[in-house]
Amino acid sequence: MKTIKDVAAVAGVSVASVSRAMNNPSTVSPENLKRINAAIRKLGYAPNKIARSLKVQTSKSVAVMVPDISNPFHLKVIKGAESVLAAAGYTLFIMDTEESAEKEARSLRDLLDRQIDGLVYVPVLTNDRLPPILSANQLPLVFVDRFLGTEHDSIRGNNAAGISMLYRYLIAKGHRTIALIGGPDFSQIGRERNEAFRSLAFQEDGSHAQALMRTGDFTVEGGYRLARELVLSGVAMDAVLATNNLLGIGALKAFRELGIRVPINLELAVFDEIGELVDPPIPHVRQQAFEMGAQATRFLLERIGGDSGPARTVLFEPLLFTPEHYKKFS
Amino acid sequence: MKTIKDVAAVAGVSVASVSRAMNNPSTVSPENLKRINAAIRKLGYAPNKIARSLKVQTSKSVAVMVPDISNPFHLKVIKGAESVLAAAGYTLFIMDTEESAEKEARSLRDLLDRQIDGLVYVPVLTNDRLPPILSANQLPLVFVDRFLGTEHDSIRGNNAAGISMLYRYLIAKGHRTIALIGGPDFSQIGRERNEAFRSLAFQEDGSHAQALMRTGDFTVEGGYRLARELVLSGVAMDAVLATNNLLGIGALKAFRELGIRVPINLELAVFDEIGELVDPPIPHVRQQAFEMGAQATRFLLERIGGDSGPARTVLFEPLLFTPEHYKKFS
DNA sequence: ATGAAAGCGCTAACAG
DNA sequence: CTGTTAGCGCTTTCAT
Repeated sequence: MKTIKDVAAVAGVSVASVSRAMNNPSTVSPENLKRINAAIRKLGYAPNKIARSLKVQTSKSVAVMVPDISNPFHLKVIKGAESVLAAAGYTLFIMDTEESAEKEARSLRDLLDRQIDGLVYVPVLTNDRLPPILSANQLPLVFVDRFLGTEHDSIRGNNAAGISMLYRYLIAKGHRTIALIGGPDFSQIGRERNEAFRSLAFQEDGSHAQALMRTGDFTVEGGYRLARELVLSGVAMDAVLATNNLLGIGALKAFRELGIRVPINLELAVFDEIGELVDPPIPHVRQQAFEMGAQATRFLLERIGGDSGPARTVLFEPLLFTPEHYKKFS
Repeated sequence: MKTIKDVAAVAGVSVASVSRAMNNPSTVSPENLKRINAAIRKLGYAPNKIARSLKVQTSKSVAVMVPDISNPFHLKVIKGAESVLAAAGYTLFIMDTEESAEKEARSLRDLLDRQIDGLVYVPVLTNDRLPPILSANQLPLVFVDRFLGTEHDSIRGNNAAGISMLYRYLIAKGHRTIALIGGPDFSQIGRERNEAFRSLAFQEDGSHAQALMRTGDFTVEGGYRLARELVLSGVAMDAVLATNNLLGIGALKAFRELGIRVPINLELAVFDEIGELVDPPIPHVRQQAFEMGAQATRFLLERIGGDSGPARTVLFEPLLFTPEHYKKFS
């Protein structure tokens, strides 16, 4: 690896001049500039950004940290972040915490050491407050989807509205008894969605609501298990609402396995995308994940740029997709 | 952020002793060790790994670089890498090059600057040789899926075998005229798969083979376009073989749009997974992506550990999944 | 066993 | 406009 010294030697100038030539070309004489650039090209030199950032505390890079990279929602958040970063000349590091708080802490440490400038942050579900590493450092960050009640920008989805859209859709289709397969109440989004359902369902039919709610982890296995439980419990129902894509996938598997035809015998509606190739299509609400990632990143760049205004929250409305029109519904 | 100096001050020793206490505890007196550790805990100090690696040229971190993080194959390669790294105490940086050589070069530069110890590398499709940055540095790396003919370990899938499995499956089902929707011939894997098909098809029916082959980009759009072309060209065919998942997804979309029922009117078989929720299931071969990522990472750790034996290639056999048995087929 | 000091690659005063 | 130098946080001779 060539260093700035090599360039200086070849160009016959001091390292300072080389540094200036790169960061402040106007402050170096045309002749020297020429020779320095020639030397740079000749050696294939590129400055070591880390040595640089050890000094200047900025690195033109940000990270996006998500709990599960194989979840299409998080994937699109990442893609959204990429879309704005590419234009801004930043490098993006993608970290997959696999819903593990320890892994998250380790990754945060590594990112901080590596002088990243900011973080698009979807925290692990079990976090109830900002990880110590983060509170000990003033790293610019913006939350997506989940948030921890701190004074940071946050981009969120309108969970209650999404559940309501799905619920009203099912009711409009004539279903009376709607069951829920939900996520954990200890998590912000799990709770929001469960509660949205609860208030809707009680409104319709208070007596049955309790028996028709099953909650567990936001996982495919969880959805599978809860769906089985629901069916095998023998309760009457004509539709099921799953509050996230993984739960929905698990539920669909369970239904198929149990010989239940969706939507003939039972209708299934899902929060989040479940895959475009499912046939017949499953009614679902889709979060604007890409846009959420992009918006988060725009905010982040503003913060990195020095904006220290009050924390902002933006709420994205989910979009309803139904087999009938497959387009926005409001 | 606390530095080693802060610790030294609190403990009342020199920075050298603090450093030793962390890296070579036996060389520091028990009393001092105690006071230093107390200071570390008190301050919540953690050493800056980058400043460290600026010196020692190692960082306990590796990266996995893939051309498209939303492709399930690459996703599983990443997950496989994660599985072995977690145990080894390494941090993993995930880089998405989005099939762009420029983005790839930039990311490589950043990784190198940040002193990563090694790379699990799925190069961009258009690369025909090792990026200059990589040849200028002796970074340990191992290829997955694609490779560039250099002296590095590489983990590959048996492309010819996969195509053959699919082809033979279709023939066994009684199909006579099989069309191909393939990737670009300029890429290693695109070519391998196309050629495997070509030799099989010519064997069966030399005359029709040419008209029945369509190749383009490994993208959903490509698959969609080629499938349409194929259908609209009016050639007779009773089965289509798509040589990667994206092409398959695009083809499936096109067929559905054109009112062609799969597999009633036309059978579709796909190389790579296309999603487990497609109903009825599409026959496909599945690469052992997770295992490939894991194996690559094991090799990589060996190389990082100093193993300088000759380059190894391991070929993973794809597995055939059919609607009929949905299990391994050989 | 310990500390002073050099140096990893870079930038930013500060002199000249 | 240019070069010398200190220093970012850390490790590692080299003396003591």
